[in-house]
Formats: sequence, structure tokens, C-alpha cells
Amino acid sequence: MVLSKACTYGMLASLYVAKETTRENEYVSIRLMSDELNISFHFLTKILQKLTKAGILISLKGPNGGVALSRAPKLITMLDIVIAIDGPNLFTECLLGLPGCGSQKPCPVHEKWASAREDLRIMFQGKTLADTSHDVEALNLRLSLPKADS
Amino acid sequence: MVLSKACTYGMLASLYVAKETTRENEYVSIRLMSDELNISFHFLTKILQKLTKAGILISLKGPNGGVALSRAPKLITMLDIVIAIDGPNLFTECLLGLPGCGSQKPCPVHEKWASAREDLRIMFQGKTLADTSHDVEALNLRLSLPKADS
DNA sequence: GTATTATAAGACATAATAGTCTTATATCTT
DNA sequence: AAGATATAAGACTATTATGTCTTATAATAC
Repeated sequence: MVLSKACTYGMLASLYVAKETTRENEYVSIRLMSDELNISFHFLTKILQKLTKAGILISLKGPNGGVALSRAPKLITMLDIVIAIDGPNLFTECLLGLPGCGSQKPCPVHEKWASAREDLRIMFQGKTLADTSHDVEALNLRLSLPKADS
Repeated sequence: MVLSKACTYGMLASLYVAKETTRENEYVSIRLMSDELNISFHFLTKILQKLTKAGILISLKGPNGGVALSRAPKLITMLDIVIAIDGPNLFTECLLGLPGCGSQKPCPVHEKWASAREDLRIMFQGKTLADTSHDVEALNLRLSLPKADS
């Protein structure tokens, strides 16, 4: 798997927050979000805490609390989310897991993978929450997972 | 992580077998290979059994036994090995883990990821054991992992 | 200020992956 | 045929990833 489940959940949740946020100073309830996306509430909470610590979300406790984007959706990229949750390893590590692999001491697939992972990085960096959630609205794309009991 | 450790070990081992095979009807000792590559013998054995069952390797028990490539190295691609060990999921699954994601019912990053994963597939398919192990010889590329105790 | 609401934090449980060990089986040597 | 050698198969353990639950803390409403 390229991304951890936590990371994909974090992406779906961030898109959901972007989509649901209409007014300023509005927080999206984690409980409601977990219901809508069919993601376990407690697990989602833990993931969102990572995004909060990374400065991508802000949170508010108490009534009308929840999470909100810390900045405009066009300033948040998918790459920001991947790195906040899975870390930067995907974009730096050797495909064959050889430590120290690089142009000086390459592994047998170093060149090809270095270019492929850079393309991946550019793909994630090029997708902001703004244009992705615009796509979601315009094309009625899916965000939620199927119910666990189905 | 893109590939499981088992898969990367399988790749390194296959390259090692390709490199070590000089004569016909020659088998490479798994014990020796595990020493050279610094991969646990028993774990490596289990991985090689998968490659044998997938028809990529053939094995022989007893003295002078071991494993050998089942066909010419130019007829074995990295993709064959990935699919034998990790299965085809990497090249078919949704990046966000949404089941049923496809051009009909796409996830928010479907288009970009579908193209990126196809590039990945082409990369693996384009790298045969023959040209990869040729690179290893010509450029003196590394194959082995560092010793565990270092 | 007190009760209520909702996230934060961390302990705990489960599942998947990674790694180890033992026994069985096939092959070779003599 | 008997003993030695090397892989096959499967049980077992350890580690990491995933998921759940309980308690603490902050914000709001009254």
C-alpha cells in the first residue's frame, strides 16, 4: 500500500472539512464527520490530532466545537497531509529498502524509482484541497467509505 | 511503504540468482545467498517458495540444491516478482482505499493516481532481471542489506 | 460557578506483517 | 540401502499498524 489507512482517512476528512466549511469561524463536528464518512470516531480523532499538530487544522473543544482548516483550502496540498501523517519517507526512501541508496551508491532500480517518486510528489503537491474539493462538488465524487456492516 | 519487505527481498534475491547463474543446470544455495545479502535464511526461504510457486524460480533439494531461474532473465520482469509476492493490488487499488473507485465512480484523486500507478506498472514491467542485473555488474550496484549488528 | 458538550491524550485490544524455529521430504554420495 | 545435505511446509513469536475505550481538559450555556 502506498499510503497508510490513517493517511487516506486524513485526506477524506480534510476534503470533508473543506466541503462543509461555508462561513468563517465555523467548526466541523468530528462525530458528525465520522458518521458521514463511515470512519471510526476515535480513530479519526487520533488522525485529526496529527493534522492539528502539523498546523493544517485547528480545533475547538466544547459545544459547537470541532475542527476547521487553519488556512485557505488553496494553500493546503495533498502533500501536506501525506507528510503530516505518513511522514516524508515515501518521497525519499529506496524502493528496495537499501539504506544509503542514492545517486552515489544506487540500488538496481534507483534511477527509475527516483523519477517515479518525484512524479508522485508533484502529483500530491499539485492537488490542493481547493481544487480537489471543487472537483468533488462539480463531479459529485465520492468521499465516504462503505458502511462496515455492508 | 510501496512494496512489502518480502517483496524487496524477493527482488534482491532474484537479482542475486541472475548474477550468480553462469552455467546451465546450476542451483544457487539459499543459505549462501542469505549470508551474502544479509537476509534471514528462514524468511528468505519462505519468500523464495512464493516465487517458486509462481513459476519464476525452480528449486532442487539435496546436495548442490538451491534455486534457479525458471526461464531466461530477460523474460522475467520486476513486475512478475511484485505480483508474485505482493499481488496486483498496487496497480489496481484506489489511492484513498475506496472500494469500487473507477472512472464511473471516481474518488477525488482517481484520474491522477490511475495515470501514476500505470507509470509505476510500466516501470516495473520495463525492468527485466537481465538488464537490471547487467546494470548491477556494469555499475557495481549494491544488492545486499547492511549487517543487522551494525 | 456548575453542568454539559466536544476534543485531547493515552491506555488497551486486535490484526497484519515480519521474522524464527522445528519437522518433513527430496536428492545426492558412497 | 544408509547417511548427509538442502529445500518445503507449517507452527510459533515479535513487531508494527489499526482500531477501541476510558479519562482528562477546554469551551459554552445557563
